[in-house]
Amino acid sequence: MKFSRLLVPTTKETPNDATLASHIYLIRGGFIQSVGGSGLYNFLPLGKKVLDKVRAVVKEELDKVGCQEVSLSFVTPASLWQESGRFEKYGKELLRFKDRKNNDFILGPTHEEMMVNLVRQAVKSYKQLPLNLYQINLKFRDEIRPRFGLMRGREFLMKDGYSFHTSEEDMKREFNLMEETYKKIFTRLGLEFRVVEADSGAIGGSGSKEFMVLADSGEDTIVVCDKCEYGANIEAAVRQEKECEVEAPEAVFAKFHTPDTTTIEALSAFFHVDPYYLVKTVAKRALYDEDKSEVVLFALRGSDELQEVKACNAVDANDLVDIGEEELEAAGLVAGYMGPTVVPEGVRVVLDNNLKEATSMICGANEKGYHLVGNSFKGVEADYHDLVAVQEGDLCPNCGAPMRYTKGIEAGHIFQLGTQYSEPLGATFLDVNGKAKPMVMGTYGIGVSRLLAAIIEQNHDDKGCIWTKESAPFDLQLIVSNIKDEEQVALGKKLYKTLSDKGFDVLFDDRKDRFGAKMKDYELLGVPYAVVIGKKLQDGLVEFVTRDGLAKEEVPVDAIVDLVSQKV
RNA sequence: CGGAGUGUAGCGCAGUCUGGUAGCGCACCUGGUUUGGGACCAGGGGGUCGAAGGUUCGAGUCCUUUCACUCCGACCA
Repeated sequence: MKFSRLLVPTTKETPNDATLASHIYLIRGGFIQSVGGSGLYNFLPLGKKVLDKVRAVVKEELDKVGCQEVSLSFVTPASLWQESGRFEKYGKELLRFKDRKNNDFILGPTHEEMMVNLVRQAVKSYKQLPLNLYQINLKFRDEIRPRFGLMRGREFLMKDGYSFHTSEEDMKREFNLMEETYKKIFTRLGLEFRVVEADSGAIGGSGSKEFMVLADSGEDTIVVCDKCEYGANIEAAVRQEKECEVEAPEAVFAKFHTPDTTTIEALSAFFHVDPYYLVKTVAKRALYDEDKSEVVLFALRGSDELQEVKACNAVDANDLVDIGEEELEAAGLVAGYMGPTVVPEGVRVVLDNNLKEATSMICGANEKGYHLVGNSFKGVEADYHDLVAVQEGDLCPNCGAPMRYTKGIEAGHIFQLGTQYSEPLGATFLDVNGKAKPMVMGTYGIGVSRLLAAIIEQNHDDKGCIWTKESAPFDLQLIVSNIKDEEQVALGKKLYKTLSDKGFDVLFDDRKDRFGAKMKDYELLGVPYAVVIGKKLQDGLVEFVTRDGLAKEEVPVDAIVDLVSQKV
């Protein structure tokens, strides 16, 4: 491709809303174009090319292990979503609209319903299973706050795959196969990533794993162990039970006057007791379907932090929201002095697993200015769940080594769904005995357009993009320094033809611009290698540039084709 | 939805307080000079000043309404 013919509107200036490297460089490099803000983007020729390359890698690896590509209609009748119950449940991210006949439709944010519908119509027998179908198509989520360019757009390209099985075991086999396949995909794309345990969120299901591209700008906090393979999203991370070196305070059960002692720190100082022996009680309002809600107290050790997603799952709520002071009062709770042992009617209590068997604990008396000491949870029947947010330094549940936090970009997510959708939607098959059974499902996603952003987040410098081999828009950029120098131009044309004939995808910078402008564009676009034909041509030399690190090597003209063949 | 802010040329902004000919930089077009780090000179094109209504002889500027977008906290590939 000749640069002079290519539509790549590169700019010197940064759009004012772009803060992330990937956002800045994808816009400045003319890969994508913002469509009036609000998380919508056009892909320009270069962006489209990269997108197609990434998509091709995904498709190749999936097809290799027997997945089949389909394409589901983007506009979805709402009736399907009403059948699964998600039409109401999914929330405002689901874009709903009506057609001219006043029928409800949605724009698919994910396609479980559609795929199940496809399969239930076409698959009737165990002989047709297992099946793994996927598509690489647009999705639309009316995000509350789109930002970061392709990282969190409202319209995005996603690969979503769904597998259907006759048994749980077979589904797990496929789940593991997908994990391996995803690893191959991310590895081929040149990404540094980590597979972590995850929360299943709105999709539902049991076991789920996320593929996190490691980058400081990532929106997710993940907990990793350096000694072993363990890694988990903070929302799902677990740890070895914490011990406390400080001895438990000796005390019999009693009520103490504790004025102005409303925080864990103050309480710890007041009693000279380690926070480990205090009960932290967090009140939240849990929201359920049909506008139902209730007040829930989550109790855990004072030395721990509440993990909201775990808490939300513990009560099976759609969401948890903070409670204001008036609302607390109305529920009969005293801010700063709440405790799980003294609870007004209508307030639900959930205890953290770590409180099971805990003794010598201090907690609020639900009375202004009073705490209770010497509480024991030994043998107490209650609603116990894992509620704690794993901290840095907590011990790995596998090997016991200290764990640390790191940041990741969620680029893939695989779920063991079970029969969550097949049952309500009636996707059944006849087994060997002629009995109807719901299909056991798995679902597997990759954020394809987000991957472009992720690749750049992980591979860039202060000058621009550094594409990895499999994602690069071109193999090589051929730069003629001075277009008025006939000798340079002649060599450029010759090399362009030779290298193209050899099968390299070459971007030939034949523009009239000056050397500086061309180099800046080269660095911004981030093609892995460049050959610069410039002044040194008088001495029979050209320059071979490696984008990653910008190392430059002077090479005799007649050796350059071999060098390119060998390196690129 | 909560809080803060911005809408003026393709992009980035000034002008608004104090009403009086629509501006600057980048980009774009023409001609010329330049060609190893985003060049220079000269000339040029491009605007319902987010929208609607109002005040006024006169509104980008003042008033009312409305829409959109951005930024900070809860979602997700």
